[in-house]
Amino acid sequence: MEGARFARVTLNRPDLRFPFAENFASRIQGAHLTRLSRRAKFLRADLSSGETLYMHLGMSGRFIIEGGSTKENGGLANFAHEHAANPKHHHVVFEMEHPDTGRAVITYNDPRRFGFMELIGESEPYRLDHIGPEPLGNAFNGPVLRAALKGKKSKIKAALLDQRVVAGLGNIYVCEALYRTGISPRRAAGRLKVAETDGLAGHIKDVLSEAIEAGGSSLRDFSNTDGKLGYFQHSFDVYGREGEPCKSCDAPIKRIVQSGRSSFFCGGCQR
DNA sequence: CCTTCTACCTGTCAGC
DNA sequence: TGCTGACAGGTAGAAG
Repeated sequence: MEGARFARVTLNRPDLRFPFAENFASRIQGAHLTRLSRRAKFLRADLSSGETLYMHLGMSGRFIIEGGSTKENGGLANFAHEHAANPKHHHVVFEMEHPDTGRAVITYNDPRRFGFMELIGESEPYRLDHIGPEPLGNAFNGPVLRAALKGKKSKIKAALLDQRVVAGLGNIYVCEALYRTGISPRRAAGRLKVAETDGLAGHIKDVLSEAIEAGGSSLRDFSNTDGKLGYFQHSFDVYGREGEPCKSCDAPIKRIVQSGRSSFFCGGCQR
């Protein structure tokens, strides 16, 4: 999409998780996408109009890409989708025009509509302004995590889901990282030892890296842009494994509810 | 400010 | 077989 022009933007409904901004389509139409990047779980598209388009996939959002073929990408125009998207959930259509790769149609499909798109002006504040460091970057490590958790009375499970502590961690990967570090999700966040915050930071990086390498985690109807399913879900040690024996100590994996979310953990290994 | 709780939505699946 | 209800997730905003 970088370098391409939004030839046409079509909205098939007035809202996703939130209502679309006023004149959403016409404000994007005609602009060029100058840079596409990511922060936390948000996709960020800088537009030549000066505005920034933020896109979040929520739970079940996906982009379907048609066209945009080049010799370099082997003419990847249309994929054999492993998991076809139901057209009734095609909510936004971007018709793109690129000087090198030609026309492409990017369709946003989202059955549960937990995703959203927002248009933000150049110097307008945005909700990402105060979130924590990217977990895979150099700005995130044991000491940084320790400082962010200092004095926190909330449980470590809730703290790691708090995007101000570290960006982009969700329920699954928090469960897995805590298991690998041997820390109970019920521990007070501010009371972890230095070795524990160091270990936790490292395991967070490991879990995320491995999950990305595996193409992500697919639960039920989830898939990525080329319709392929990720397969990291087969590597979960604790998530979704209530009652199964811990692979390390054989104790049954437990499930409790914290902040309205399931926490899976081993009562034997995680203290 | 900090922390906790609930709403939002629909496909899937367990249980009747 | 067909139906009902619980459940899953990320984020915002209300409530405490």
